[in-house]
Amino acid sequence: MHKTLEPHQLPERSLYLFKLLVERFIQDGQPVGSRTLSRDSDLDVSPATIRNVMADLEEMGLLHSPHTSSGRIPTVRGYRLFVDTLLRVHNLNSKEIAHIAEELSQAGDTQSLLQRTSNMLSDITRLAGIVMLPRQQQHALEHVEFIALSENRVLVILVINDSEIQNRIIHTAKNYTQTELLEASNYLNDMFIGKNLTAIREDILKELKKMKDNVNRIMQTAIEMAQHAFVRSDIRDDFLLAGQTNLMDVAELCDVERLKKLFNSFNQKRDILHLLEQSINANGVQIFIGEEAGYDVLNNCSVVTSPYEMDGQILGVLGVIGPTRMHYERVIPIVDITAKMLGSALNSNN
Amino acid sequence: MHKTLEPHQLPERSLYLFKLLVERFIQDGQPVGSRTLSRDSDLDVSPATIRNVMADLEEMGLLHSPHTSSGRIPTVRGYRLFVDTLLRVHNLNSKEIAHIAEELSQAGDTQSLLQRTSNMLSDITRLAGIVMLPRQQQHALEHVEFIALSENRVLVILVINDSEIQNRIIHTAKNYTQTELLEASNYLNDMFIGKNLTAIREDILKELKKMKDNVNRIMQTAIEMAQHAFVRSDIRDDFLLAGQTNLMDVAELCDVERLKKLFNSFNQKRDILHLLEQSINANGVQIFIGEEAGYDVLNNCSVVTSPYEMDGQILGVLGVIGPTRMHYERVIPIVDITAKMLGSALNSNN
DNA sequence: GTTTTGCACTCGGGAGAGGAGAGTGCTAAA
DNA sequence: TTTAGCACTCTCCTCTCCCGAGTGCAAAAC
Repeated sequence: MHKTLEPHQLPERSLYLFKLLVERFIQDGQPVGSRTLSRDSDLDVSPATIRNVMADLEEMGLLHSPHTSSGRIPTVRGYRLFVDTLLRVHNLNSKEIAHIAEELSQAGDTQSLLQRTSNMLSDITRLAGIVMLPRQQQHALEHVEFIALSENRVLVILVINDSEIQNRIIHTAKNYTQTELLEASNYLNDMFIGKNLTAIREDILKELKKMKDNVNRIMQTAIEMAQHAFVRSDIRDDFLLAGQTNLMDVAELCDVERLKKLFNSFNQKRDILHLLEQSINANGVQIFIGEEAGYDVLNNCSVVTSPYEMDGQILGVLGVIGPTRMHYERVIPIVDITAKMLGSALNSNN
Repeated sequence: MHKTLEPHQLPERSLYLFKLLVERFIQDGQPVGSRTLSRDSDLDVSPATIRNVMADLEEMGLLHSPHTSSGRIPTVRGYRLFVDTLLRVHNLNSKEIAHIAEELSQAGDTQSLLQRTSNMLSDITRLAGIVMLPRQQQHALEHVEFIALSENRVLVILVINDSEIQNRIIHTAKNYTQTELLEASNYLNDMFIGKNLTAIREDILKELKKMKDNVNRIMQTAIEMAQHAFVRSDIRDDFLLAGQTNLMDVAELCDVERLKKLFNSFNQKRDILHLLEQSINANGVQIFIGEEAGYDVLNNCSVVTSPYEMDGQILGVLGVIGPTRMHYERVIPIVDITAKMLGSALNSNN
């Protein structure tokens, strides 16, 4: 009989060797054997001893050998232990921080700032960078403007939340004059600034019922406009991805079938969005390792994410996608800092 | 001594066999041997005869064998001959046309129409679809609107060419009230509708010089606005690409290194844009085969393009990227029709 | 009890041999 | 001009063999 050891009960030496092994494997991607590890460690122990330790670690599900006679590689559970308790995160040096700041300061509008962030993440990590676009739970109307185009079409410009602008073209039943539209927009601007778009629409429709046909021209216009313009804007569930091609260098993923599946799921966006959303309420950096994420396409991949916020309110999530065998100690602080700096860039941009 | 034959001097039988060979190769991607060809052809000739013909064709640079004892495959020059003079293009059947029409009719705004077009192209060809965004040589002002945001920032909305909307935020020297801005926009709308943006800016600045400090408040505001708002808008040199992952199935390209280069050049956009621009003034469908295009990354790739136009004016280029070994007889009419239908969709959208 | 040594065993990967198959070019005959 | 015959070439697949790296286990050493 034998008792099952839990990781935290492991003797220090085993943990040390485990850490060494993971680091070594992350370094060069080859299964690590007892001989190698014995040379690498400061411990003065023979390969055989290390083999015993490794056998224990394997039994606990932290290691695994691809085949009988090869070294060990970390399992997902192993990576988890490594990341959670053994990893010592480097702080970025000032040059790197300056570089990130530099990149983010070149911002134009919000959209291009986010794009830039994504590019930057992929550049400095040599992995794929991802930035989820802010999901606006509430669209507080700041300003609305209508412009008559030709043939019953009206251009609606919505300024919401002080910085975001949305254009949409709506097709109306009758052909409004610019003056009518101006009156309507004045009315709406006067009455509803600061309110939520969908709330406004409901209010207006309620009003309509109450007043029946007893409405003046301005109201009539306003009502039709609101009906069309303030529909629940398709929540722009989207993200910006950069550096996908970096993943093509990664040995673990470099067969075409796998890559294709991965890229397809990037295009479909659904799964990735789900994943990102899981970490929107996380406190700081979160790491999904391989199958943990629950999406087959992400086997052998890790995703390091962090929410970013503005004015203390979480706007979205950004991060990096790479192989499980990635340099966490570098990637984690990069994602962390980037999220923070993006937040302040958004603040100053606003 | 031997005389060099030019393709058009080739005996009919040789051309027939050549065509057959290319079709066969496009079909299944294997080098085609004399035996196969002899079976395929209605001609009652032996493989040996065909070998002689093939030898001629090879000498002319139309064919090439990967190694001594394999069948022949077409060279770039061979494809060129095939495409230019031998290919008989299928007409699309009504069902396919209906499908394309259906796709394009689901349009929202222009941007999403173009995106949809790109997706559709990639879907029905199983290759990569590409749509170059309209390059607006002239921006005729249709309407301008200013909205005061906080802290010296003004949101400018430009409607140009009747359908395109541009937003930009400008930072102004002083803090304008909404009334001032309204006056200025009224003034600009009254005076300059239909004129080119840069022309307007120049006019305004000329005016400024003439009048010196003898200007009223409205003009002053208008001048500052115009100065900032009508700067030459960054020509959006860009394209929409879809279905890149389709290329990962293509045997010819399916080593990771090649694919990576290709995808990178998609991201860089420069080369691809150059290529597309070459065909912006072409009359109808144009085909670039392999090295012809002059870009290494496009070796083994063909690009089939067609300009699309609105109101008789060429707006951009769309097309398909795939392996040289593609079903031209299908792809060409698809690209052709799509360009035309996109044109009319843009018309009706406007 | 822990560590080491020694040893048999396993597995992947590379090198080499061999053979099948497809296709060629050339020559000579039809 | 076309065909048949034939020797030749080259790829690709399979089979085998062997090396090296690494393992697990048992017995010896510390």
